[in-house]
Amino acid sequence: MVSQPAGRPASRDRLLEAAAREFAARGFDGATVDRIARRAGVNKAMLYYHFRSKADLYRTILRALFHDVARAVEGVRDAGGPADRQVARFAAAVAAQAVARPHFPGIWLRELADGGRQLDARIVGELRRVIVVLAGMLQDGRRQGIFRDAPPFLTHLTIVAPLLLFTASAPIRTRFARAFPHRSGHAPPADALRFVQDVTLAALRRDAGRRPNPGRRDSKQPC
Amino acid sequence: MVSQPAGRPASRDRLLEAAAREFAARGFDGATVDRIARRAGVNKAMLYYHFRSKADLYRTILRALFHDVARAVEGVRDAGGPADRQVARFAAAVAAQAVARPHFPGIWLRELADGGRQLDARIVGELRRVIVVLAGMLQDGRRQGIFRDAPPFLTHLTIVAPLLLFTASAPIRTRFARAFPHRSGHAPPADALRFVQDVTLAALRRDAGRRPNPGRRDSKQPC
DNA sequence: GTCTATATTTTGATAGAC
DNA sequence: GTCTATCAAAATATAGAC
Repeated sequence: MVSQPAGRPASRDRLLEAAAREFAARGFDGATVDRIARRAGVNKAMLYYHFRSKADLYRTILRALFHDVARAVEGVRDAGGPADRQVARFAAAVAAQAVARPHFPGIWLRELADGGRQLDARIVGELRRVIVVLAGMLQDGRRQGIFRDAPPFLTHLTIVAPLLLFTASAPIRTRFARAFPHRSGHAPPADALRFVQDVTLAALRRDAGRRPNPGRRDSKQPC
Repeated sequence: MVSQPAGRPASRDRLLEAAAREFAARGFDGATVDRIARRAGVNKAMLYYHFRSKADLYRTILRALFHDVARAVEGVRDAGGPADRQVARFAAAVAAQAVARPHFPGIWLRELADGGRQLDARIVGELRRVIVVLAGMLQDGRRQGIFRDAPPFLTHLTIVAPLLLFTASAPIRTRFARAFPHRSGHAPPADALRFVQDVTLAALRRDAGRRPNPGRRDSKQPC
């Protein structure tokens, strides 16, 4: 955590970078400390000098990842503006993180599949910040009379999930491009972001029609 | 693949079931043939009697998984009806698969994170069927004058991605329920499905407003 | 801070009896 | 079809010199 003399990348930073790649590509169980050390260009013993264990290294990466995401979306919120533009920029910020930190989608998808085995209170706290930011935007939209009432967590999923899966599926879409119908495999990331923004805002708009509600009890607002 | 005498679950089927659990929980690299055999209640050598390798076993599971999903959504399409109800049932069918086969979300999320390392042409063919079905529904909706033009693959992501992440995040939401704002951690699956249906149909509706398009070139229909 | 060398366990896979 | 026994490689982690 101590800052480094400029121009001299510490072995610790190289380990973090190499480990993020390895964890994203193979998962926590599948990653090996041998490969991480080799890719970082240092000896395996160095890994255990800087980090207590493989799990400690992994959690350090997770923490930094979600910390950055939380900071990015809080930056969007602080910039203010109409709620619909804030939500659009929220999606853009998440998409930008997926580009700036290519390991983000893979690591997060795997951690979800893992049932959050490596999550701790601190990491979940960062996640919470993201949901809280979006909840604030949704409330603004209601006050401004442009949004209908919508559950923050599910709305968050509607934005983040497609962006994560779009980014993560890039290698598959490239490799099997011919097998996909139409131009499915060739959509550029900017189109995906725009589509997610359009879908989200269309659904949030105050006048967005909702289906009739046949088999439902007195249900409160979900989520 | 040969049918079994009734009432006597073959060791092969028990291996497939145990392996699906193990692969979903730990990923391909993280899964061990020892644990799979132990959970199946058979010896490890039995695994190599029925399957050529760990990868062969895994691909057999992947194939069956996507085959069932493709059949389910094709069943929805064959039932016909107005396009909007077909799309709603498409989402319901995917959600039902995630419930009926609890290993589906975890395995698919991990395979995406893996860059599709274990996918082959046959498995991708099943995936293709799913997209083709949705593309047909979208075309129907245009013909019926109720849908705007929308890219099939991205629309598919808008439906499937939130459902997968909602299901996969269940253990995390339960374990850290207190850390989530509002009732985020407690939404029942039926609410999630309904929300996804509402969002999707609101976005597809012919009169769904699209944002003005400032910085875009002559762009064709994306994807 | 960085390395070599090594201890210890676990892994995927197979041979061969029944 | 099912098992025991086992191999060879790869895994996490540590000891100790520099």
